[in-house]
Parts: sequence; C-alpha cells; structure tokens
Amino acid sequence: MLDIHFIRENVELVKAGAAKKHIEVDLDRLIKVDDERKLLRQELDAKKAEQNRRSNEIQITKDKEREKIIEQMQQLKAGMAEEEERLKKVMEEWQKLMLTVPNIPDMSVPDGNSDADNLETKKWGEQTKFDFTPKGHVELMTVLDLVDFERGAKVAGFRGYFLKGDAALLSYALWQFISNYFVKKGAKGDKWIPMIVPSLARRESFMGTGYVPQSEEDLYKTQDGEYLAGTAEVATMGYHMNEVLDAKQFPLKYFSFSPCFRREAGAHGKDTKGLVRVHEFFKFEQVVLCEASHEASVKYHEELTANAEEMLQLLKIPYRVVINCSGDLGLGQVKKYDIECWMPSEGKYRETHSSSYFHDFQTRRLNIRYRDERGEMKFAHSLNNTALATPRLLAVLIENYQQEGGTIAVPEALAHYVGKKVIGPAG
RNA sequence: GGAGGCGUCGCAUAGUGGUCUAGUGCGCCGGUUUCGAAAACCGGUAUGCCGCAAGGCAUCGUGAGUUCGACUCUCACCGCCUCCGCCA
Repeated sequence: MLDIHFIRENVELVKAGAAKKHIEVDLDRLIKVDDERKLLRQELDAKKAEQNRRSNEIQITKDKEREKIIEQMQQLKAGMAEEEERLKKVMEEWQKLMLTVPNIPDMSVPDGNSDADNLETKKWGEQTKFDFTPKGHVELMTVLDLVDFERGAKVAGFRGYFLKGDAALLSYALWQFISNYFVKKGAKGDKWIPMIVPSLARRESFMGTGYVPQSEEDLYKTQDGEYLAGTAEVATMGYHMNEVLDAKQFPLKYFSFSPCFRREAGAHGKDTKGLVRVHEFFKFEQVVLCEASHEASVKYHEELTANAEEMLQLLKIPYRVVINCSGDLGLGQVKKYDIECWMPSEGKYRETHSSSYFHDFQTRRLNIRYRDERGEMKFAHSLNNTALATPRLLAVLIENYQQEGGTIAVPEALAHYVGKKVIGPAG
C-alpha cells in the first residue's frame, strides 16, 4: 500500500509506475473517492462535535429543557446515520482501490512484459559439461529409487512425490548446510535470527505481504478461513504486525524455515513432471526489516542476493542473476533479482531464488513501524530473498552432479552432512 | 468437546451509563535542588484522520447493536487464563 498523501501529490508518477508494470489501476477514481471520503469525514466530524457538545448539555439541564434537547438530538442522529452509511460505502471502495495501487518500480528496472524480458546481469560458473548425454533428475532419481512420483500421485494427487533414501538425506544435508551458513555469519557479527514459522496463517499476513487479494487463487484455504503460505515470508512479516519496533535493533534479519504450499493455479501444464514445480515443498527464507531509507533497502537487497549467490558458489552450481523486468514484478515490489540455476536436462537456467525489496509497501499494510532519531513514527522497510528451497534445488543439484552411469556425486560442501561421496545403486 | 473468568495509556492496576478531555503506581523525558548524584518536589509522557492554523473527530482486544450519551449494557468474533473431559 502506498501513502494516500503521496499518491495525491504524485499522481503522474504513480500512474507511470503502474503503466511500467502493466498493472491497471484507476487512480482518477481513487482521487475522486478520496475527495468524497474527506468531505464526508469533515461533515460527520462536525456533527459528532455538535453531538458531543449537546450531550454534555443534557447532563446539566432538567425536565422540559432536557426533553427538548433529546428530541433535537434524535433528529441529528437520524441524519448522521444516513451519512455514516454513505461513508462506509465510500471507505469500502477506497480500501479496495488502495489495495490495487502498485508500488513504483525502481529506475533501474528494465521495461518488459514477462520473464522473457528479464535482463541477465551476471553469470557464475560454466554450464556443466558432460562427456556423455546427461539425464534429467526424474530419470536419475527414479532409477536410483530416490523419488516415487507414482505413489506420490496415489497418495497426494497431481504433483505429489515421495523423496526416499539418499534423496531424503541429501535434503536434510542441504537444510543443515544452509542453516550453518547463516549461523556462521552470526559468528562474524552479521546476526541472523533463525525461526521456524507457521505455514497455516490467517488472512491479515497474506494481505499485508501482498498475496491477497491479488494472488489468492494460488493459495490453499482451509474450511476455517486460514490459508497455507507459499513462503515463510508471510508469517515472518506477520510476526511484527501492529508493532512499533526499536530502531536500535535494525536491521532485523530473519532466517525462516517453513513448509510451503502453492496451488500453481496459473501454471497448468507447466513442469508437470519432476521436482521443479510441486504443490508442497520446504524453504528457508531471508527476511529483513530495516530503517525507511532507499539506500538501506538497496544495500540489504544486494546483500540478500549476494548471500544466495555465495551459497550456490559453495555448492558449485552454475547460475546467473537476472534483473526482473517491470512486467514481471509483483504489486509491491520495487525491484527484483531472480537467481537461476543451470538445469542440464533442459539446457536452460531455472529460477531457484527470488530477491526483492518493497520499501514500506508491506509494512504499511502490516502496520510495522519504528521511531526514528527525531522521534518521528515511520514505517520500516522490508525485503526478502530465498535462502534455499527443496526439492527444487535438490533437482538442480542432482542434474549438475550426475556422473556417467547414473550415479550422483555429493558436493564437497555437503559431504560432511551426507557421509558419503557418491550416491549410487550400491549406496 | 463442556463450564467459568478475563482483555483499559510502555508495564501494573482503578474505573459497571453522563466533568473519563481515562485516575493511581512504576518506568521514561525535562526542570528545581546538589560540587555531582540519589532522594524529594514540579511538569511532561499514545496513535490515527481532517484542517494553513486554532482546533475538531476517532480509538479502553476487533466488529456490530441499545442509548440523547457507552470503558461501563447486549450480540458476534479474536486472544488469554482456570476447571472438567478426551488425546499424547
């Protein structure tokens, strides 16, 4: 959500931002509704003031005089009820419109329609070469009995899967590896707070982070009205909802783990096989809350991205970084980098990390504030990036580390956690 | 699942229909005093909306209702506590 004052003062800027993102928003209508809101508020406030004044008079008057005022008040009240009803309707529309106003993309975000227009900014590592024909992770893992999609579908339905044996162990290894990566940062003075957060959450946090109402169809909903989160970002951001934070603690860095659920409603027919796109997965997420400054946001955004890169470098997985084009940005995002890992079976890079910042778009919706040095209340800035998601990264890893004959080498960085150097039929 | 209780200013507590424009204590900030400090005393100490301002309005978990008037009464929801049952 943007500040209504800001919107009013920068209508053209906000319009241009929405146009750049290819998001339709009726700002003229919003301004008109806001005018109505202000006018009604003023009229109603004046009447309430009158009501308060007269109410006090009733206390000190008696008998006939008192009866007379009460009668007058009943009439005043009748008029107010009507106005209140109008204001309620206006506020409903106002709120609905406010939720549709997108955040303004950064100048450095390239124009474009979809992920096809994302701009590569960096490439790390050589695309893995094999002196044999590389296989896909589905075949590799099925042959080694590391995954069972058939029973996955039997039990869980479409996109269901079981990870078995060394695939389960390799997943644990990745989790421990990433966990230790952030713990080690703490030892160097870069403090990250590990959290295990709820996946099952109430509507507010989804609204606050911007997944509702816009992407509601991609969320699972319970019969009690809660939703299943597609990322730990939702609960981690909800954690500080309606709080005034102590600026001395900034930047607050969370390293959150949770199961994630996505309906993939808009992805019918995409990646129907394998572990790349599943309904249920696990993810470690980096979430940062910091002071309300663009410079701070940019700084931590680069840092979050660098963390994910470093982790991939330790795993020696070739990747590239793209800057997402305007059309591929979410409603609240100012700027986003995707990190894409090399997927040998597809001969292309696939997204494994998504790093973005929001300025105060989310914190405004979630009412997360702090007091600055001057004692002024401000909305904090928020950012997030994937740390590591399995099984998608597991698929990437297995394809890049496959060996002739279908065995899989264990990355050096994980050997310690897995306890073996090669995964193969013999174990 | 059943029964009961409770949600008030950073914290603790008072307030059961009208000077509550929410009292008191603690905490915090400023001042007086002091060589300095403590103590004592005095003053201050929420957020949002509207307004150039003066000021007005709203908020006592959230929302609705009763009333001329609601922290106070009614209903629903959210949360917490106690007891019983059930499960581990």
